[in-house]
Amino acid sequence: MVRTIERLPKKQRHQLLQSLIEDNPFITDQELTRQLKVSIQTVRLDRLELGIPELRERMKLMAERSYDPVRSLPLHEVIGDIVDLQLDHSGISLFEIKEEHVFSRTGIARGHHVFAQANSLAVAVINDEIALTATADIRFVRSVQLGEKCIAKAYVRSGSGGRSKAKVEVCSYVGDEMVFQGHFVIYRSAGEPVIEGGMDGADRN
Amino acid sequence: MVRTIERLPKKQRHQLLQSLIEDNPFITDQELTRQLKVSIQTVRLDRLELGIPELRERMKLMAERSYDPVRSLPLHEVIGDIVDLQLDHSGISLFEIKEEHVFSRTGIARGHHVFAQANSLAVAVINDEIALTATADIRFVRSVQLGEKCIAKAYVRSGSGGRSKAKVEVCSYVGDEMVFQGHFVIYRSAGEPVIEGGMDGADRN
DNA sequence: ATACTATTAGTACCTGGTTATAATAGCTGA
DNA sequence: TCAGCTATTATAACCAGGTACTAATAGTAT
Repeated sequence: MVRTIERLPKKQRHQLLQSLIEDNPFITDQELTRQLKVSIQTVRLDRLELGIPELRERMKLMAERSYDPVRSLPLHEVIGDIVDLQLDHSGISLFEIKEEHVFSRTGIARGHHVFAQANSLAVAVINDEIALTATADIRFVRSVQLGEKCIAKAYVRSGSGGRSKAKVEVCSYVGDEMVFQGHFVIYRSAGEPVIEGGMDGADRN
Repeated sequence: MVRTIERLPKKQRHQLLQSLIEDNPFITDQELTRQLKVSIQTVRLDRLELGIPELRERMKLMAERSYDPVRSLPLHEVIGDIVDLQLDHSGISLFEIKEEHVFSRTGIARGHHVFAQANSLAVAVINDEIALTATADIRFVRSVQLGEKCIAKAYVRSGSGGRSKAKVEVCSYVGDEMVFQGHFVIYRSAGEPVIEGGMDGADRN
C-alpha cells in the first residue's frame, strides 16, 4: 500500500466528498473530480455508495422542499385544523409545531405561530361575514416545542348577539398543560350572521 | 380568423401558460404541450417571449433561493424585511401585504400577519441568544389592505440591561397612519448578550 | 498464481432542454 | 390577386450532467 500520498484513502475521500457536497450542493461531478483528484467515475461510484443523488436531483429536492405550498406560506388563511366549531359559542383547533415554526437554534415555536392559531380560531368562531381582530391581550405561559401538538379552545364570552364587538377567550394546550392564553376583542360587521351551519369552518375565509 | 375553437388566441395562451407554470413550476414543456394543445415549439417560443426559463433553471433558482445561507433562515423565520436594527434599542421592518395574507373576501389583512411582523421585530431587536415573547398587549388600530406596505418600528422601553425581561413597544404604519400598536414583554436568556456589533442582524436567527 | 478491491476508461443512452433553419397556414394591406 | 406578415409546426444538431454497463488495469492479500 504505497498509496501515492496525493490521494486520500477511500474512507477519507468519502467524508471529504460528503462535506464538499454538503456545503455546496450545486457542485458538479466535474468539479468534484478536480477537488478530489480522482476520475469522474470514481466520484460517481462514491456518490452511488454514499447514496448521494446527482446534481439535478439535489436541486430538485431543495426546490421542492422550499416550494411545498404549505411550508412556503406558513401563515396562510386559517392556521390550524378546526375540529369543532359552534358559531358564536366555542371552537377547537389543532396545530402541530413543525420545523418551519420554530427557532432553528432552540426548537421553540415562534410566538406568532401560536398566536396565529388562536387568532384564526377567535375569528372563525364569530358567526359573521366580516370579523376582524380589534385588540388582544395575550400571554405565552410556557414555550412550545417542535413536534408538540397545540390544542386551542375558544369561548365567546360576550357579544354573541348583534353587537359590533365580541369578546373571545382562547386557551391553547399541549396535553393538559396550558401554553397560551389570550383575550381577543373581535369586530364584527353588523350582526348579520351568515347562516352556514356548524361546518368545520374550512371554507370560512 | 376562423381559428379552430380548440385553441386559444396567443394572448390567452400566454396567460394560461404563465399561470400553469406559476402553480406548478415543476412542469415540463412536454406537459405544457398536452395542456395547451400546441406543439412543443410553440410552448418554447412562448416561454422565450415571456422570459420564463426552462424547467431546470426554474428549479435551480428555487433551490438557490432556499439555500442562500444568509437569506434562508431570516426568510422563513422572520416575518418582514428588517431594514434597520440597533440591538437593545430599536428596529424597523417592512412587510408587504400580499394575496396570501388577506381575507379573500375583503382584501383585509389577517391580524396574525400584522402581529407576526411586530412580534418578529420585537424578538429580533433583543440582543440575546434566546428571546421569547412572554406577553403582548396589542391593538389593531385600523385594518390593513391588500397591497399596502406595513412599516413596523420597535423601541426597547426597558430591560435593555441584563435583566431577564425586556419591554418592547412596536407600532406599525401604512404611510403616516398607525395601523397597529403593541406592547411586548420579551424573555431573554440570561443577560448574556452575544456581541455581534451593530450589524443588520441578518445572521441572528 | 488466484482472487479481490479500487480505480479508470469508454460507450451507449437519457432528459429536457437551446439554437438555427425551414416549411406551412392564414390573414392583411395595396 | 399577390406579396408580406405573423403564428405555428417541423427537423436536426447540439448541450449539460448525468445513468448504466462493460472492460481494462494496478495493487494487494491469500
